[in-house]
Amino acid sequence: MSVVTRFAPSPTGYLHIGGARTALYSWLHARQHNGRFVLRIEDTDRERSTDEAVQAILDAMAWLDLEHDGEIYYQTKRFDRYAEVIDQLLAEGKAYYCYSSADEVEAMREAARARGEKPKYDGTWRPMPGKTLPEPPAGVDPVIRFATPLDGVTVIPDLVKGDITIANSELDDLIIARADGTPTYNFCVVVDDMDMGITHVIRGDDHVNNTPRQINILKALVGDDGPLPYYAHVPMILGPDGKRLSKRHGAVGVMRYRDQGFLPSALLNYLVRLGWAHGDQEIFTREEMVAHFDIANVQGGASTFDPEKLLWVNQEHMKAAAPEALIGELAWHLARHGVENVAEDRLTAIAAVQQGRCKTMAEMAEQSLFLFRDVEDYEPKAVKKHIKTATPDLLAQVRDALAALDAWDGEALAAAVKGVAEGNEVGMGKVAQPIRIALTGGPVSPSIDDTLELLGRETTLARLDQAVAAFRELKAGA
RNA sequence: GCUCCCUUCGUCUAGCGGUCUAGGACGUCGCCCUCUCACGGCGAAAACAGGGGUUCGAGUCCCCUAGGGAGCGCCA
Repeated sequence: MSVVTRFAPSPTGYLHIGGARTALYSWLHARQHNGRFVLRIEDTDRERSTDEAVQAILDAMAWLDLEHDGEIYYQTKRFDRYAEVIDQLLAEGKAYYCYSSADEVEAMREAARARGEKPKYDGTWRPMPGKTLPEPPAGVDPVIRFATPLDGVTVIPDLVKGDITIANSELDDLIIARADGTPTYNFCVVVDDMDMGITHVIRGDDHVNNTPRQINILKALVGDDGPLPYYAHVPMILGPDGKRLSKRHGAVGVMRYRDQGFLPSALLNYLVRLGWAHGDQEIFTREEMVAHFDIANVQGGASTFDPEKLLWVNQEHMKAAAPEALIGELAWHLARHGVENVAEDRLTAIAAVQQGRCKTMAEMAEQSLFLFRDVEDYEPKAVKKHIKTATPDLLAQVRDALAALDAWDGEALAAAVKGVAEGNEVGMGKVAQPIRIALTGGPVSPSIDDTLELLGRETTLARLDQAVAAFRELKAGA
């Protein structure tokens, strides 16, 4: 049977890191088995679902390049189907109307709790052989409950945790349709997974306790011997303080990681290693993930999100990337600083010299801004440290040596600067740092020859002239 | 409270009964390289939660305890 997995977010906010990981695992599992990966929007909660959230999730999936197959399903468009299945269950006596009010049910739960049991609905309205049901109260819209098997056990075939067995007596008759007639989550999921032919349900392990209920509903639909999907309940991701990462607790949307300059491939790489390993390998390309990932090898326990390691993984991806592969993100980050319409070959050249010296794409953009902006002032700290009395003269010499060059290429530029340093019997540091300050306004830039080459002859000479004048004035005044 | 799940260095993990005086990576701390920032190289500290079994032999299997997590909705 060919593999079908799904990612089923509820559109109540952005896609966060935990959601991204289950999406990734589902996507990987489908891809490595030449199966299908379907996307389903679980929007039955009309109160909390928004179109903006749907779009935010779609945007994040697109940025991560976790492509789904076929149309996107929306549960709100399937209400007819749910109604049909509910009618079937009702007709077969596998579901029933319940007229207990929410308050009454709450009282039952309290009573159960008081007895030291798990809070449950007590089955007042459940038809039983030989039992006489109460008279339905007037003016009450009933909910519909699923008649859960009273005894026996339900076994969850779970790929990450192994078989999980739960006694049916732990379960109560859950509501599958609300008083207003709309179906509920645990029911819709079952119908959808069945209709869509899902073979592997990969989701967060906050769902394990729901699974036996879902399996019982499924069995009511397909029979006890009917096909059951495999489940894979992947553990939660914890924040740095060891607490579960949640929206109100440190979890941020995936797109925030883009803002911070992470590459999608790096984020995915970090996520795939969080809870799973392939020997000692740390860095994976997409292809390698697809080739080696194994849902059955996912760790059973929760793991802690480590921003430091993410940074390192990102750096490794930046270093390993072809410069051309980085220009999309580079352009995006530059644009955030108002630098737009940069030619592709220019971006490529910048990426090539910067990719090995930055941890993030945001940093790369920032460190490259000097190429697009005039130097208006010089960092006081840097000036104090590196601009000495002899500096203006040295810079003037550099300027002349560079101006005399026929070819503006790295080798010649390096030689010219080195020549000035040697001619004056000073270390490279005495020359290179002032050049940096002159050209960028600060003490940090790529190697001097790369910096000069990227900046180009005209701009370099102009900035050198500007700096010589400025520093002479500074030293004269001091 | 009840049910289920989890537990190897600070963190992510390797380990699938003997090759473990427990390996790798991030981070940390030294040293080296160096025109800045990075990179890189070398080295160090750092873990099998505790207790019982099973076995010739346990990080690896079983049980208990402790700790952590999740669920117990007319939310998903």
